[in-house]
Amino acid sequence: MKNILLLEDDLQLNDTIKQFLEYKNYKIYPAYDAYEAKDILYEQKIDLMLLDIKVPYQNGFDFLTEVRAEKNSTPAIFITSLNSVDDVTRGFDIGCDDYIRKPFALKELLVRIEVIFKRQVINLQKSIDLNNGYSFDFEKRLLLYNNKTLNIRTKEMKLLILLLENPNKLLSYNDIFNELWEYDEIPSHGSLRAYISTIRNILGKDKIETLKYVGYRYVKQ
Amino acid sequence: MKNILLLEDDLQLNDTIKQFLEYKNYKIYPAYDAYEAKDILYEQKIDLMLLDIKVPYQNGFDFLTEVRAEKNSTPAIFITSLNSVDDVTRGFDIGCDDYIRKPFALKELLVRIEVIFKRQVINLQKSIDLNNGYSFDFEKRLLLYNNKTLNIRTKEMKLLILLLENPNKLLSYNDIFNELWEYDEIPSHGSLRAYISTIRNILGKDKIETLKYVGYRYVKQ
DNA sequence: AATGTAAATTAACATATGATTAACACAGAC
DNA sequence: GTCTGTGTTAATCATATGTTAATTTACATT
Repeated sequence: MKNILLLEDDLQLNDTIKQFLEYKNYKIYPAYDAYEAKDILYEQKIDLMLLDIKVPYQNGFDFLTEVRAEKNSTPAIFITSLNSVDDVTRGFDIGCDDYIRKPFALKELLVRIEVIFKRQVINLQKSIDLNNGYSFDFEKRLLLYNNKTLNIRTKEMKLLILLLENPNKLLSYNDIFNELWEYDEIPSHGSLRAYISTIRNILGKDKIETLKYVGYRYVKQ
Repeated sequence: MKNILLLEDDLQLNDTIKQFLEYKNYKIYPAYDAYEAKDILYEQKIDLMLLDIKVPYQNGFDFLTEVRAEKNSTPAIFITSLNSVDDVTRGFDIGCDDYIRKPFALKELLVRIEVIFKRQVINLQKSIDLNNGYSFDFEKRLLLYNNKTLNIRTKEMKLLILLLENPNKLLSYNDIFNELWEYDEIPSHGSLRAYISTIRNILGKDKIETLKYVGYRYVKQ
């Protein structure tokens, strides 16, 4: 569950947004002035800030400026009735991630929040843990051993991916041939045996089951 | 210089945006219908798409849907007079990066474009230290040796930047070809090998890892 | 058009790599 | 026991890649 700091001094609007987003399964920390907001930011693990600009003690621009100066890069959205282009510019210059003008539809706010969270997910690397210190990063095509990259050959890589993507599924020799060898290449059963041997050394012997005459199966759990 | 595809069938508006952004040092490829846009997208290295929705042959939503289906993740901004919240939602669902309502201020468009480009620059540092007295200034695109600028050829420069901007990431031959050679040039594998050789002499031999049959990887740390 | 120049490419050769094969081991079926 | 399918490892060898120099190309200058 994501934690959202909501800085908005209008009690009514603050509550409306809070209820709506809580209904959408976010945890909302409401603040009604800049000091409160700063306290919350220090005390809670905040994933996103929704910031009004005209709030007591310190305006939202200065607030975010300070936060960013402290190397805090938590995503921020300004929600404000200041809607001159210069205000928008200033907002983005300070380092906000989006700028929404009042009045706005709650659903649009939700959409823009979700976009920001989705964006972050994309930047996270997708890698899966294998046993004994090995892990495999699909995106980078890297095999890691205790966080050190390991070289792995193309066909072995393809076979490893094929196996990992089909856990507990029987892969016939033909399935594997079609995946590893191009249409104009001649598949080699001997090579396959050699590759399986190599990969068993990575995944562990018992992780790949042999089905005589038929193929192999990657056994998960 | 960033290349921007502009899909907008209103001739007047298309030209206004084009002139404004060209003044701001972007290269604009104008399209007046979905087919033109698709042609440009295939032929040019596009860094950002500005998409109107109501355009001839195919609407902007369907256009982006198709582009995304082809695993093209070039950032996109919808610029449109469709401004119901559902339209905004649909836009973000398809995978746009921002959604601007008409009428809009050109400066705000610029700000939102710049935010997207800034977001992409993972490497915020302006210059990085390489080993043995070399350093590279991203902003000025200069290679320095003991603080003296060094001459480096354009394609080698592009390759160096590509590598430095994608640390530990596998860059396929095709990735590199697309970056170094224009659409109407024929990439040369031999040249690439020569460039890699040159850059290895700068970065150090072991900084660029070869993945046979696949591509190269700049190894950081 | 002739010349100069820098960059890009090609060429030629050296080196390294990885797909395959070969050789042998082992296990189970008969 | 033999036969057959598979496992394992090392050796082979074609080919991908590395390197440097030579050549071509592109383009500015005279």
